[in-house]
Amino acid sequence: MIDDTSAREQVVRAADELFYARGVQAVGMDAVRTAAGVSLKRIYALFASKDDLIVAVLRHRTQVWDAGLASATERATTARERILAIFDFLDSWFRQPDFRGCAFINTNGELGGSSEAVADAVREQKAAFQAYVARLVEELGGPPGLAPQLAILAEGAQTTAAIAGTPDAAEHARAAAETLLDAAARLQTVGGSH
Amino acid sequence: MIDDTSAREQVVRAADELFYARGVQAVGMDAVRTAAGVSLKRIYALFASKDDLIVAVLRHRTQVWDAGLASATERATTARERILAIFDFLDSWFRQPDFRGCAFINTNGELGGSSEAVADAVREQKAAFQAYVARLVEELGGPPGLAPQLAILAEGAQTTAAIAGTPDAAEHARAAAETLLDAAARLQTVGGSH
DNA sequence: GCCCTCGGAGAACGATCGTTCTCCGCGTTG
DNA sequence: CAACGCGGAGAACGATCGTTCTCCGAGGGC
Repeated sequence: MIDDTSAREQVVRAADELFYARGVQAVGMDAVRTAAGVSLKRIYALFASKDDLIVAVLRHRTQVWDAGLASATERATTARERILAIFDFLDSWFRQPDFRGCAFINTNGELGGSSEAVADAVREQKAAFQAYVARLVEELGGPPGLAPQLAILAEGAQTTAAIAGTPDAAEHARAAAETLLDAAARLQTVGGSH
Repeated sequence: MIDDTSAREQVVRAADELFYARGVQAVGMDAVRTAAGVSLKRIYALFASKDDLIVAVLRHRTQVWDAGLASATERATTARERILAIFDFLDSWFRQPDFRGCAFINTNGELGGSSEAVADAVREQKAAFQAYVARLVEELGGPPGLAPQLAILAEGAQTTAAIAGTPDAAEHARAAAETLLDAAARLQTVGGSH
C-alpha cells in the first residue's frame, strides 16, 4: 500500500483531470476510483465526501496555476513585461489540445449556485490573481484602477478562447493590455487631463 | 388546455429560470414540470429530450439578451456611446439580485465538453455578440482589432462579477473600454506611430 | 345518452449516483 | 503457528435521474 499523502495526491490528480474534461457532476466516484487506482473505501477515508474532494481539487488547481504563472513571469525583467507575460502564458495554455476553459469559472458555473464551499474556493483563487496583478501594477507605478482592468482582460480571454475553440483571444487581450499600459504610462509622464 | 406555442413558452421560461439559478444538471424534469405547470407527457411531446429543452432554453436566452442589448444601446446617438452603453447594460444586469453570471458561459462549462449541441448554441451566441460589437466598431471607424478587445472586456466583466459577487467589474471594464476607444481615436487623428 | 378519444397526474422503470457494507486475503504479533 | 486487524474489490443500498406507461376523468360526434 502507499502512504496517505501520495494516495491523496493520486486521487486529486485523477479527479482533477476527469472533472476538467467532463465537468464535475458528470464524473462518478467510480470513475475517480478507476483512474486513481485507489479503492472507494480509501477515498472516503481521505475525503469526507465528493464535495470535499471537489474543494481539494480546486485548491490543487490553484497551486498549479500559481506555479505556472510564476514561472511564466519570472523571466521578464520589468513589471510591464511581467504583466504582458501573463497573456503569453494564457496563449500557450489555450493552445493545449485539452484546453477547456478556466476550471474555476466552469466549476463555479456548475456548482457555485448550490455549494458555498465551491464558491468560496473559486472566489479565493480569483482574488489571489487580482492581488497578483495589483502587485505588478504597483511595481510599475500605474494607477490602482489599472489592475482590475488587466484582470478582466485575462478572464475574458479565457472564456472567449474556451467557447470559440481558438487561442486568438490571448493575442487580442495582450494587445488591449498594451494599450492600457501605454495609456497609463502616458498619463504618468504628461501627468494631466487631455 | 393551452395551445402548443404557449405551453412551449411556459416550459422554456420555467426551465430557463431553474437552470440559471441552480445549474442544468441539478434541475430534474419534475422540477421543470412543477414550475411550468405542464405535464411531463406534454413536455416530452414538445421536446424530444432534456438536451433538446436545454438548447431551446439557450436560444430563448439569446433572444432575450439580444433584445435587452438593443434597447440599452438604441438610445445612444453615436457609435462610441452605443459601445459604452453595453457596459452600462452589464452594470444594471450585475446589480440584479439573482445575477449568477452568463448562462452561456455557465452552461458551456457544465455541458460543453459532452454535448456538441450545447457547445454550438453557446458558440453561436458569442459569435453574434462579437459581430454586433464589430459592427459598432466599424460604424465608429475604429480598427478591426478593437472589436474583439471590447468583447473580451465584456466577457471578463461577466465572469468577474459572477465570481466576486459585486458589480464593480462593469465600471472597470467600461473604463478600460474608454481607454481603448480613446487610443483608437488618437491613432485615427494623428494617423501614425507614436 | 353513449362511446371514444385525448390530455393530466403521477406511478413505474431502468440506469446511475454518492456512500456504505460485506467478504476475503494478507501481513503482523505474541 | 494461530489469531487478528486492516485494506482492497466490488456488491449493496437508498435516492434520484430521464423517460415512458397506466389509469382516469372530461368533452365532442352520432
